[in-house]
Amino acid sequence: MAYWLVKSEPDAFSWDEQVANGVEPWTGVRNHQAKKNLAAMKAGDRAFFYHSNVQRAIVGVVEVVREGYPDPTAETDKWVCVDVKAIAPMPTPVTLAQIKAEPTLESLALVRQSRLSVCPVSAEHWQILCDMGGWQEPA
DNA sequence: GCCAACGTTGGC
DNA sequence: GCCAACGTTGGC
Repeated sequence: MAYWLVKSEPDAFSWDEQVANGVEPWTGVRNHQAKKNLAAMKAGDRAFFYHSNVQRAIVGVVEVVREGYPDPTAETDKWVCVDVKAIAPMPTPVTLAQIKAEPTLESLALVRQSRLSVCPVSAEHWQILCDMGGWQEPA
């Protein structure tokens, strides 16, 4: 299983909406590197749900339930989206400031490439971030 | 609101 | 194919 981090501006699409909707298509990615990451996702992969801009924190965890398919919101079929399902919120949101203050996370793609909206997270980093957020696997 | 990073476009 | 101009994203 692979781990990822997906960003959304809460003004456009927030964690609350993700929770309310349950399963939601992750559309609108128009960046080739982000698209590559989306296309590499497998059903069952986990991803952090990150709020950019106003909050700048990891606020929840989602699971990939449908692997890459053509983005219906795109004019052409060359862009990709996946469906993700809300699992549970982070007990304590992990802020960007905390992430940047943690030396073991300085190689995180989120930190190195702030503009990339879909980035991979290594298993080690996933564990560190879960610990920071007090994440408990739901029963 | 400003600015840095980075992607895209278009002239040559 | 190079590079300057411009647009967009996202942190501060």
